[in-house]
Amino acid sequence: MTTYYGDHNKAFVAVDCIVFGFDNNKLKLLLGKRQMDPGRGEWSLYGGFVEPTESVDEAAHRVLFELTGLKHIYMKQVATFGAVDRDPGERVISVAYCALINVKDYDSKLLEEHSVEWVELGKMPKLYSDHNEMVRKAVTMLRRRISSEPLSFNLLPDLFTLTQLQLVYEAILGEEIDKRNFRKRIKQIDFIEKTDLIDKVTSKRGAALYRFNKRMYMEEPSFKLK
Amino acid sequence: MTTYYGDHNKAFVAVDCIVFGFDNNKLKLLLGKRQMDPGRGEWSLYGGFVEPTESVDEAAHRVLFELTGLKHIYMKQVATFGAVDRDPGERVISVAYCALINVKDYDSKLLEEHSVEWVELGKMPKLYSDHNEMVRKAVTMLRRRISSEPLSFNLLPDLFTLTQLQLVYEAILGEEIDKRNFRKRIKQIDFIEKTDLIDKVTSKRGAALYRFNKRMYMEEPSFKLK
DNA sequence: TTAAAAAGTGTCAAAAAGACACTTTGTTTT
DNA sequence: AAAACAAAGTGTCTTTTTGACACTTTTTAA
Repeated sequence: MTTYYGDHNKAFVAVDCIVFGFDNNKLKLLLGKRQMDPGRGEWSLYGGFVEPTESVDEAAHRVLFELTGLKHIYMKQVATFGAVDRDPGERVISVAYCALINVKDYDSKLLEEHSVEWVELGKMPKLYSDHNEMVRKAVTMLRRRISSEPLSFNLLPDLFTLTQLQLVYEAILGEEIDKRNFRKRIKQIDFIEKTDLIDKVTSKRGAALYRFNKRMYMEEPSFKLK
Repeated sequence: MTTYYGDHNKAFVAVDCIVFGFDNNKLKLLLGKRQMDPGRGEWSLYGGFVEPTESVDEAAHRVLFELTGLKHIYMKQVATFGAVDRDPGERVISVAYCALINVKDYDSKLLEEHSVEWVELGKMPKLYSDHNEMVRKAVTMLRRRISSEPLSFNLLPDLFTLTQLQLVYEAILGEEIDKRNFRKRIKQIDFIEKTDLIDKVTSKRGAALYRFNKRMYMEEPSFKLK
């Protein structure tokens, strides 16, 4: 047994996932009722503990996989929350992660299985412990990055219309964008490719479907919308 | 004894401080030789463990105070590092914090006392564990924020010349800035106030001293340089 | 007195952002 | 079959912002 740091105390380390989705033109997140004490029954983010065999990032991906069945999801550390009494039970330090998923990929059976549901960002209830603060920070981070990183595509299907893309931006930024100016800017971005396909679902007239060419982006990863 | 989370494992939680200073027109950081096993003698950031009575943020401030004797310092979480084997001794999860201090405030006796020294960012040695990565992330964060938050003033004395201010920006951004354009922008910012005082130390001719009016900034906290 | 060193100062051109409204196309309704 | 409807798609002009660019002033030290 190693005892390098034996004078000091250990803590539980957890991860909490702020899972964003875009549906019905609204930004939503996955929330559930907490299934364990303390705080059983309170609205809460979905989380889990970091186990000895995994890194903190891996724990976050594992927990997200448990919840969604999805791998290779965009996920980014938001911040670590470490108030002494943030957990009413024991000392738990929690690392919050923000994930962006395409709601259509999500198996709705899993919603019930984990008793979580999509809640509109604007209609969020009071959450367990400091989870509201976690969400607030995640949104701030999204807003800060959405115009300089290609995040928005994670919230959309592979093929999307420009109107959908614009609605994602409007939902995250919380403000309306001029359609012509928006499309003008998008056209300057090489790696947002127009396809020959037409979406006839969301509009009568039909709208051109676009695709994010990740390979092309990776070759020259610079993104400036605005 | 509470046992809410007894099935799970605890870890040591540490904080590591990336302390930036600006001196001799260079961005520097405080580095020392590690004084404990494992890794004794390796170059390292200054850190410490989170104790049961303090939040993680408080631990970071405490550790910074130990190191510098300074309170009320600008300090911001950078990220949490949690690879399984990042510490060769035991499982330690570390939260990295970035601090900006005015080198002149720093008591140089403390340098020896903690056997740390100011090292130019560009001349950083290989550091213990993942500390190089911590520094890299901190610099990225600084670069991202320096043009939209009033960070630069933390690295300068209360009274500073516009040339000093420009040099801070150049050091952080790693690029030269046109003097006339820079000064044109600064003049549009209300809360960077010109004083009647003249600095005769750094130039023969003398340069006007400016001051960051924090109160004025707080009333309307918006900052856009560029 | 002369040289040196840093402070201070303004204009013009190019690029980016922002305001703004009508036409097209296909579907649904009457 | 015609009319109403719903969403897609499209350009121009103005304002603002950015970026390039060089000389004069002031004081000290040689």
